[in-house]
Amino acid sequence: MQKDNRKEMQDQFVRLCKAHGLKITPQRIAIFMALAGSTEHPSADNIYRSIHREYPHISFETVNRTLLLFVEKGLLDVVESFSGARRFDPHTGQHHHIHCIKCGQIVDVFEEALDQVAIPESISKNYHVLGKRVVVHVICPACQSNQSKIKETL
Amino acid sequence: MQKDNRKEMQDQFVRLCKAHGLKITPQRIAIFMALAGSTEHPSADNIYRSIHREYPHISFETVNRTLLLFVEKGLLDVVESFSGARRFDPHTGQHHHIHCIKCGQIVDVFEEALDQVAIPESISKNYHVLGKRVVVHVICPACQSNQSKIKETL
DNA sequence: TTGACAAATAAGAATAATTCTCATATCATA
DNA sequence: TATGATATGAGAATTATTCTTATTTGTCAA
Repeated sequence: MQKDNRKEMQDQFVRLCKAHGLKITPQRIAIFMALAGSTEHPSADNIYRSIHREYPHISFETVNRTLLLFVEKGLLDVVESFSGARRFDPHTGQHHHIHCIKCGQIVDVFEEALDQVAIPESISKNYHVLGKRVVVHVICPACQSNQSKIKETL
Repeated sequence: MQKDNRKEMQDQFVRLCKAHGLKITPQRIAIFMALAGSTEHPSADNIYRSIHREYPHISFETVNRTLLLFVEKGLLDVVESFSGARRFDPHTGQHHHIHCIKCGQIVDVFEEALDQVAIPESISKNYHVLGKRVVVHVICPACQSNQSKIKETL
């Protein structure tokens, strides 16, 4: 996220809060802004640590509670994951994910072709569908080369 | 899973253990068989409880450790999830999932059309791809009607 | 069949992740 | 700017996962 956009994002946040009847507090602004430009799908703890530098008095509990509130209001999404702490995604629109099953890294994928995947009628007939996502399971290049290194040393 | 298949499944399990150099213990058989026919993607605790009736002396730690071992050996998969405890899937082949974002229920989807989703070259070029899955986010019928009930009482 | 050994188990404790409770502080608006 | 509803922070409680270690068990070779 470019610096030029940050004021715009914050204004957007203020509008969203008002629309949902949420009070605007410094903590909430900090939490939203910490996540706003990120693409690494951080955990509550990740976000707490990154904010803590500037707001040493903020509590983890506030960060976590606020993240869950934002999810409830649709400002953020929870990301599907295979282990570890719950992770958050500021990008609530249609997109897809690459998961490294070794290190847990999650990379966004914006591909028109994947957006076009049709949900079978057998599903849409029986469920209220909110969205869909293609999840690609990989071993990322870094983990791949780590594995090779391990093998070399055996 | 039909009763007729259970012996067959257990034989299959014995073969898999031998292939991976794993010892065959009553606990491991119980754990594998508890999961073998299931479609509800249970957590370690779910499995522990279901086994515990017949094996009151089995420890949670053994169940959990064994499940992770089976995942490592490819006998089981860990399922992507949005919250709560890690969940397991005995079906390691290509298939897809419906997630209810309210209650966490996960339903298997076997649809040829979804299997055909092509992984973009931009991904396969840069990553060692292990697999893919279409994840459909829904509110299941039960949660849908619960929500309606809640609204009625407001 | 048995003995040896490597592997697996179980109990308990440690660590990590999440949620709850409640007293205090703060935001929004009248 | 006073008020009331809401948000925060501290601490504790719960839930989930992993580690440690002594004991037990399965496997294989003799």
